[in-house]
Amino acid sequence: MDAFFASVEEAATPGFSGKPIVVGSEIINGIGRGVVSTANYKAREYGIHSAMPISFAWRLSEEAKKQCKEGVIFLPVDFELYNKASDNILYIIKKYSDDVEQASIDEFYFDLSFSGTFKKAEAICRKIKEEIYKKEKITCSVGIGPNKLVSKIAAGINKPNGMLSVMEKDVQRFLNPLDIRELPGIGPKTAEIFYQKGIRTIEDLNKPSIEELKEMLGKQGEKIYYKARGIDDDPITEYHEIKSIGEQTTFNQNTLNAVLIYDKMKELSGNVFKRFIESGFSKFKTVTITVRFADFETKTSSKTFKEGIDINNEKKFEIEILKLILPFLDKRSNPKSKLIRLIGVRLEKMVK
DNA sequence: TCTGGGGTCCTAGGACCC
DNA sequence: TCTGGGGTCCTAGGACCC
Repeated sequence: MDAFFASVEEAATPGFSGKPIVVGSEIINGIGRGVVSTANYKAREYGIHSAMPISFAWRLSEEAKKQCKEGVIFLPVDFELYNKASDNILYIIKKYSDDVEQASIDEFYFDLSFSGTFKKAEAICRKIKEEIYKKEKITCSVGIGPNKLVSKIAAGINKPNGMLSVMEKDVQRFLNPLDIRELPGIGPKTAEIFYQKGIRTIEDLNKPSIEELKEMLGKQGEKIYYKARGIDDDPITEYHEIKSIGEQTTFNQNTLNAVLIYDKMKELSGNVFKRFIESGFSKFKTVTITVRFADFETKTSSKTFKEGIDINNEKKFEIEILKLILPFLDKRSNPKSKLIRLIGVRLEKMVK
């Protein structure tokens, strides 16, 4: 979907149509500690984009107002609303393909090989786009390719409201001129390593041997070798078993107040435990807490229980979590008494 | 500018076992 | 005296994705 959260908001409220919209963390009078989740295309004209600190987005909006441009509408994230839209879209796609994978709240892979040709697949995708627009009033971008990797990259090319088909024989020609950042799995760190070596495009990325890439980046290097050639045999998987459940929160103000931290920890663990019970698993073995300090240094601490913790043992879970946080509140793990910015709780190694 | 929250996957060192 | 090889599990940290 294009600018999904913002598009759903725009569709849900008549007065929002055509206005610059930013969905993200809470911000009041320019004060807020989070980031932008999604900016619609109108807001992007102001220089606002995803992952930008929301306070900066606010400042950009103020600047724009001084130049007599329209003020930006700031909205909190409303997952319930977006999940509903997401479900509706999944339902529409399922009418056209039996093999649909929901990759995230706003991304879907589906198999159209039954259609026989790319032309026919395109026709189906046009219908899907129309139906989504008709029912949800939002646009999406579609990529059609010989595998998930190529289709995903193709979908990103003509955003928003785009559609691009890349046939097997054209894959390398399509990929070659693209920046290496277009390859899923190459983030800022990996890209910088390649840029330093003068590797900027996927064509450049085709030059090193698999051994050289493996030497540089281990297993990831091997994966990149194949991705740079458009090779991908990842199947469309309808159902993914969840592997962990967690929750984290950033304090409005950095703190070392033990009572405040304890209470928040209990709240997080209560929420996480509830979701664990709802998940249908019967036990989990590992508990992890996260502590982020004011300087952004982030530590984790975890403990694994041979016998696991079951659904009747919420108290044990809470106590183990409090035990894990304890060292961070005194000089043992926090010798400089650095203030804490964020805490988090996660459980993993779940058993049916 | 000042950096969310939900996740997945990988790596590396150390403990431990045979 | 100076030490194997293979495997698994635990812990901590980091990159990445949406």
